[in-house]
Amino acid sequence: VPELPEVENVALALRDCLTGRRLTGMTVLFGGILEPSPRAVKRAILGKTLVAVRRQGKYLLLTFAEGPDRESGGRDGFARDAGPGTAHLMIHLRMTGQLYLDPDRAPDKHTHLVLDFAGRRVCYRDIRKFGRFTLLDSPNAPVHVGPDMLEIGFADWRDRAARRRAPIKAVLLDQGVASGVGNIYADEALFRAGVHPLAQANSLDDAALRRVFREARAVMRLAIRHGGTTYMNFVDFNGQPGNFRRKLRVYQRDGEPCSRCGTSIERVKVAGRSSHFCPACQPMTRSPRARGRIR
DNA sequence: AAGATTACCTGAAGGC
DNA sequence: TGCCTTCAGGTAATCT
Repeated sequence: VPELPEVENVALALRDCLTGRRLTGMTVLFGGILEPSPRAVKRAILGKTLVAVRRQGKYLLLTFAEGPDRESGGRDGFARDAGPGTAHLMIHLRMTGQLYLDPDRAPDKHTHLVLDFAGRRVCYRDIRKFGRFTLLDSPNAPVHVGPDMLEIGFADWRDRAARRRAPIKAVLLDQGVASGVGNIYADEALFRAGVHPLAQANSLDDAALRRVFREARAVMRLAIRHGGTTYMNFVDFNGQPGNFRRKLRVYQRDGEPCSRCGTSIERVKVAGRSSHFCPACQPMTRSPRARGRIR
């Protein structure tokens, strides 16, 4: 399941390998992923040069520009001034999307798109067809998508999150509050913060909120360094699985002993998602003794 | 009107 | 060449 760290690794590789290259070919095997239509996407980007790759939350934002290959707009990831013929493509991998370079094997029934960048071939494969490539008129994620979880500051995040009555897990998953956190890293962040997933956000004191914020960012930055988590079928830009799965402390570990205290990890449904937590390390309410220690 | 539920898809796993 | 149900969870649309 691609979340912020997995998408970040794809973005870094895309930027490294393909910026400055011209999109010379585009083969559509399943047009349902292309919005508003395969024809419109093709017309907008085919023959143009990839000049910028950005990421916001789980969204990839690609900018294409008219003309020959150029060095401009490259490594910093920001689009140069939009000229005539500039086009923006937003990619979301959703549940099972895979975007990878130079595949050895031939496209199979789940391969929906093949892009040729002046000799380099990129495939999009997506078993469940939830992913989307969407043409935009500006290099920005939709307005209802909040700031990236690694970009926002604590004060801003608290302003957006602290008044919510919903469970803190639901607030972490709400991409409008801050974007990038999915089910795996939400569970891992709450374990590391010692906060119960069902605790209402507006019931948490400042210290607990700060721990949730800090641990969410820390666990995702760590995952980026380990190439992301492959749980179902994520692959990086070179088609390789991520290494972070063995570092997961609670996700999909219900019934196993907690790595910190030995208590059996439990599983509950929160906001429609499976949520895994240690009932001892993540109490609903902090004990008076522990509260005293925090102060 | 924020929070909850369902639709979109396919494959894996488990019961019988 | 088994059939059926349930589950996985990101986002948009639809509910209450």
